[in-house]
Amino acid sequence: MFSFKPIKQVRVYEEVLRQLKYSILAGRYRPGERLPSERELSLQFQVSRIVVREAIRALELTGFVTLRQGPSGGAYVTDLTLDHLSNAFMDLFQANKLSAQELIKVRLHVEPEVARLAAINIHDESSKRLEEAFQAEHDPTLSHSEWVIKNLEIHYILAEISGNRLYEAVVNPLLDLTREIVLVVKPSHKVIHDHCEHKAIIDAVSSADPEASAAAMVQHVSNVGSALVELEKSYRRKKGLNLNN
Amino acid sequence: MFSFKPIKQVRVYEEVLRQLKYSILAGRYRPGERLPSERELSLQFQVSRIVVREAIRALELTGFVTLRQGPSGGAYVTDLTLDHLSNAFMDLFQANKLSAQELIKVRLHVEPEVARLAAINIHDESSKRLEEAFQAEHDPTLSHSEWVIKNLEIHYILAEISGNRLYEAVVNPLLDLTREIVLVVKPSHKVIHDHCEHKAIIDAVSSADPEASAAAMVQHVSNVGSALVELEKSYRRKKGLNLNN
DNA sequence: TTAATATTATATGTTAGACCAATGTCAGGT
DNA sequence: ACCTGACATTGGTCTAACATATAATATTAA
Repeated sequence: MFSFKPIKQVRVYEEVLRQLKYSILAGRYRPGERLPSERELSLQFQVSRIVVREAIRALELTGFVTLRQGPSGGAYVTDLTLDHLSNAFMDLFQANKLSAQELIKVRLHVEPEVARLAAINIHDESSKRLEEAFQAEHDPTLSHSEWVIKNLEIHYILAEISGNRLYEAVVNPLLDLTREIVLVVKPSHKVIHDHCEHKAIIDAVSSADPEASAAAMVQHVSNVGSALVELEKSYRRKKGLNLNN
Repeated sequence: MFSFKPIKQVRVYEEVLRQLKYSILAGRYRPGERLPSERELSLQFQVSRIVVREAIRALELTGFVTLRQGPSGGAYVTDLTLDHLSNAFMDLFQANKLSAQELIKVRLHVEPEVARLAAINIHDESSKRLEEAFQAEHDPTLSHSEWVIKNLEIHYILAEISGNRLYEAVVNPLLDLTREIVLVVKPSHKVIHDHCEHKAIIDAVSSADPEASAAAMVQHVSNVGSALVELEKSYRRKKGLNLNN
């Protein structure tokens, strides 16, 4: 069975990108260090600065480096995370390719498992972090947006405690998306949830009870969920976007 | 409580990017259509072509457009998906920030739910697609890499049938990552799994039995998983990467 | 001497204009 | 009717300069 392979037109910047990315992954440049300057690299690669810039820009967009200007500026290697990934989910949501309904269905299945894992891995320090985050929710001087962010904090922490970095990478964008939806619509506080539910989750996790943790999370997310689905309608109306067809 | 907001230095290309992205999301340019040429845009925005290029490059990297050369070339708007998202997960894996162990744990929790949903949503056409994909696995003329791809096909289809696009967006990268790991190490066929397990899943889903579907998937993924974890060791050895510190 | 201030050097950010490479179109020759 | 090749248009790359941000250094004034 013969078949011709498609001839892949490789752009120069892609080859530069490949080599730079490999250098970083191979540990030649470690987090905190910086790549050579654009001019330096264009000399080494024997290509124009434009091409180097496009490659570095791509590294920035994929979260490999952050850029700073000035002397001792340049492309600093970051500790790779999946933070920038949330934007992609948000794009999908804005394009109406993702509904709050779907978001909640996934959270409702994944987050109880995360809570379960957190209850298994819990130790004093994590427990303290949860407690502090919970206290911070009650600060009366918080603006609405600060309040929303503080209220999600516990979920982020639980994902971290779960000990599975992939769960963390998956859950964080879901939480980010939730936050964005809530922030745009600005409902009054009580619409979302009351603090008892968070308290129930924290207590269950801190007492290392996986099943109770999962159950408390199910309870919480389903309550939040029905509110969120309502919020989505306002959101869609506000944006006036409907690109589903 | 007053606090100063950090001053955000906005690069020109970011503003161009913002406007272009908004135009696409607002439906001014629809999938299949193309943006004005770089030269045209640089006139409209009153910025240099380089800046426009960087913005368009960013759109390409985030999956909003694909680029073609020549007359009637340009930046064509695509139907937004999260395909390009897999690269991000692969980067994390290569940076040793993600283990096969963690991958399998997540798949083991998520995919049974996907199978359950698929069993609920199943209809004749989907059932036929699954059956065809299953038959295609047995083509004896397949190369190893083709075989691997065909063997994952069923999982992709199930995610699609689940009817939750977010599950699809989350599961696809996990499957892509699985494929990459398998392809790099090139184990002999039987190491991965035998076809009976796929058959069991398809039968359960096609007979619209959610619980049986989930159970069959648990069985399957846990078997695949133990093999995959072994493969990872070879992978790490081969790449000689260990950037965990 | 010391602390504020100005200068300088070096990095990215942006511009302009040119040429290269790919490719659809179309006129002209067979 | 069908090649063939010139042409136009698009992204891809190059060069060389200037703009802007900023850390480090030098200068100046108290």
